[in-house]
This record gives sequence, C-alpha cells and structure tokens, in this order.
Amino acid sequence: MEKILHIISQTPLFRNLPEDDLKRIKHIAKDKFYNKGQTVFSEGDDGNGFFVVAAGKVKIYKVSLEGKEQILHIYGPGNPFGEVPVFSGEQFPANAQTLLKSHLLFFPRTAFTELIANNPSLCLNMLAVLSMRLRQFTLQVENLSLKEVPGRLASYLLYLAQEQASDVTVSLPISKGQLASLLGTIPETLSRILSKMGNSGLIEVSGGQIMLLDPVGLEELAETGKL
Amino acid sequence: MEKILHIISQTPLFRNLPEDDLKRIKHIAKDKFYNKGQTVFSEGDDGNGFFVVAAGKVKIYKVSLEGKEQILHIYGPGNPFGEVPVFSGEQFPANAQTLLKSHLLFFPRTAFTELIANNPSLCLNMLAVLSMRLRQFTLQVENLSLKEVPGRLASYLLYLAQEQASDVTVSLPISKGQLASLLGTIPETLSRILSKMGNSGLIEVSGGQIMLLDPVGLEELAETGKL
DNA sequence: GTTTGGCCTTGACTTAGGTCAAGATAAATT
DNA sequence: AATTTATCTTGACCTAAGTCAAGGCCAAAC
Repeated sequence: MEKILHIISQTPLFRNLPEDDLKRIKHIAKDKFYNKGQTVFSEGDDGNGFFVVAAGKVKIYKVSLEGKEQILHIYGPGNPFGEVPVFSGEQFPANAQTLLKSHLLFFPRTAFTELIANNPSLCLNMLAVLSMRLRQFTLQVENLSLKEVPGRLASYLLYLAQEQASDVTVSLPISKGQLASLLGTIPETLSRILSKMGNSGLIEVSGGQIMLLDPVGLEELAETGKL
Repeated sequence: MEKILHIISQTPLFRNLPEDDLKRIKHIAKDKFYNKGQTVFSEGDDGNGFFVVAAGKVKIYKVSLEGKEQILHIYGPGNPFGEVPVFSGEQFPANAQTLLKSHLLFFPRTAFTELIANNPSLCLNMLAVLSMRLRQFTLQVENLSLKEVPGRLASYLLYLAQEQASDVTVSLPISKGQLASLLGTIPETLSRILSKMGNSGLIEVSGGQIMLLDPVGLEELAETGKL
C-alpha cells in the first residue's frame, strides 16, 4: 500500500501534488499484474482508462498487414501510457504489450476525468506529459524520414549514454530485435550496421554491452547520417 | 473585433466555453499578420506563446542537413499550433512557415497558463487537442515506417475525399511539391506514382484536381501498399 | 551432457525510391 | 503578349535497405 503511494509520488504526472491529492489518486488506481509478453490492449480497443507502469516494461507499437512491427515507445516505471482515448475519446491508436513481468496501475477514465477537472495542478502536469510526448514524436518522425538507419542508431546510442549517465559503456535495455523495430528497421539490417560501426572504430559490441569508442564520431553520424 | 471573437468561438480548443471566458481569451490574444512564405518560428527558438490560425495556412516542418524537408502538419483556420513549449518548457521542436498570406492570433505563455489554471473546461479542451495530435502522429509514424509511398498517397487522397465530402473529385490544398514533403518523399517520386496510379485506372489527375475513379482499389492500396 | 528453441549474424539477391540532369508546363512579372 | 521563374514530369542511374535462406550462438529444459 505504501509502495503504491511512493510510485505515484515519483511519476512526473503526479509530481508536486499535495499529499491529499496523491491519496485521492491512489484511491482510484487499480493494480494489474502481467507476465512477460502479455497484451495490455490492442489498437481499436475502447480506451476506458490509462495506465502507469509501477514495475516492469511495456512497448507501444503498430503492426503492418505483412507483420512488420514499429515500436512507438518503450515505457518503464513511472511512465503513463494509453491516455489518448481518455481525452479525445474513441479507441486506442496502437497496441501495448509487456516486455517483462509487469505491475501496472490502471486509472479508470471517468474517475480520473473528475479528478483532473477539479485539480489545475494535475491538469497542467498532464499537459506537460502530453507535450513531452509530442516533442518525442517529432523526433521520431524526423529520424524515420530524414535520417538513415546508421544515423538513427547513433542517436539512440547517444541517448542511452545520457540516460545511463555512463559515457563509456551502455547496455541495451531491450533485445536487438526489438531495437530494430524501435528504429524502424529489421534485425538483419541492424546487425550489419552494428558490425560496420564496429569496423569503423566507432563502437565495440559484446552482446548487449556496447562501448562508445568515438562519441564525437557518433554525434556526427547522428546528424549527417554518413557512415 | 467581433470577427476575432467569432474565430475564437469556432476553434475546437475554445469550444463550449461561456461568453465570459471567450472574452478573456480574446483579451490576451495578439493579432499577427504574415505574407506568404514567411517564417513564424524556427526550431530551437524560445516558445513564449502559441498561435491559432485565424486565416491562411501554415506548415510545421523539419529539415535535414542535406536540405530535405518533412512536413509534420498543415494547419488552416481554427487550428492551434506551437503549444508544446507552453507546457513542457524549452524550445520549439520544429519550424513554422506560412503557405499563404495569413492572419494569426498569438497567445502569450504566461497569460494563457494563468487562464488555463483557473479554467478546467479550457484545460480539458487543450488535453483533447493534444491527444488528437498524438493520435495523428501515431498515424504518421505508421505511414512512414510501415507503408510505402503509394499506400501513403492513397491514404491521403481518401482522407481528402472525406475532408471535402466529395467522393468523386478532390482538389489538392497544397502544391505537389509540398505534398511530397508531407508524405515523406520527393516530387519526382510523387510524380511517378501519380502517373502509375493513373495508368492503373485508380485516379485521373489534371493539375491539382484528382478524380477518384476506384475508391475501393484505393482503400486496398492504402492498407496493403501493393500497387 | 545433450538437445531444443530463440535470437543473432552473414551472404546472395532484389527492389523501392532517391539522385542527377534535361525538358515541359504553368504561373507570375514586366 | 513576351519573357522570366517556379513547378512539375520523365528518363537513366545508383544505393540503402528489405527479402530469403542458411548457419552460428547461447540459454533453458530435459
């Protein structure tokens, strides 16, 4: 019980709210538990609430008719997802599936809407969360349309280095197959590019551990896209 | 003056608000006028407010180092844009430029934030607007990553037909060059695909007027992507 | 230890779509 | 109307990245 309150108080969405609000928020949250690889919701499902990751990892993705998958986001502890239908109505625009055994908090739409309508701070927090997400989509479109795969990979590695605050070695938080899908490509292509970047002395790969040997070169690659 | 109030009352963002609120909103709006092709803001500029199109047309876009352009959105009368930095702080994530002589309303950040913090309806409207935008980005990523250019074009034509409520002939609201940039390709490729689709009997192009001869075939193309 | 199955890598091949260059239309300006 | 300028189209070529198929690697299960 205390743990949930702690999780809630940690997420950006609920940051800087008075104790009272946090209790009210906790009150409407429902625990949900999933094993690895389970579907949380599918594109087209009615969205009568959204989720916050308490523990584990979730991917949000689209699939083409031919079966190619594009990952839109990967969310870990503290991140909310599935809020779009809460505010715009209609169905979920994408699929959600756990990548690990996960503990999620579910917030039912009506209860949450009431809460937010009476809580300007919460509302502004939510606006900030959605804005950050728009900013991130902007980057994703830029990457997909204006950069080639090596450039996207370089960007991702630099992002990881910053995220993990370790500018020597980064460890991939997802499988290489999933990374390919996140970067908008396929495992074969990713594999080839990783080994090319290894040969050029930019990185050194050993399994999921990647040493960034030449951060400056990576920056350049991320911008120009020329390998 | 009355005209501005009318414009404001028409946009989804300000819909269903009491007269009083609309007046307050109008009060903080500043008129701005632009000629065709002028830059409204650039990526990286500080965003100390957002805009609503009163008249004209604006494109939001990114450019690569090599000069390739990707249009993210095209907004006409009633549409707000540039709100991301209002709520998440920092700079504009993309560029904005007028496609026509335009009249914009500018809402300064601080004044608007105060307004929204005291107005739950307005806040929920804004959440709905941002959610719709996330939904639309979801589609754009899907199109760029999972569909080929013919499929994207077919989707766009069907969208236009619905938008213009005319399921026989649609007229392109932008130049073919700009359409190419919106679809994530280049004019040459778009041109070739338009003529291919003409040869296959799907459409008939004459300038900016396009007859949709086979809507069912277009639907299929939009989904499977096989031309 | 051996086997099973999932993931990753490598090679040979194909293709969508980008580049470069030249014309052709159409639109704008004088 | 005539000339300039932008926009669109077409052709020949090239390249990034996808497909198909085979083999390697490692971890889990027996």
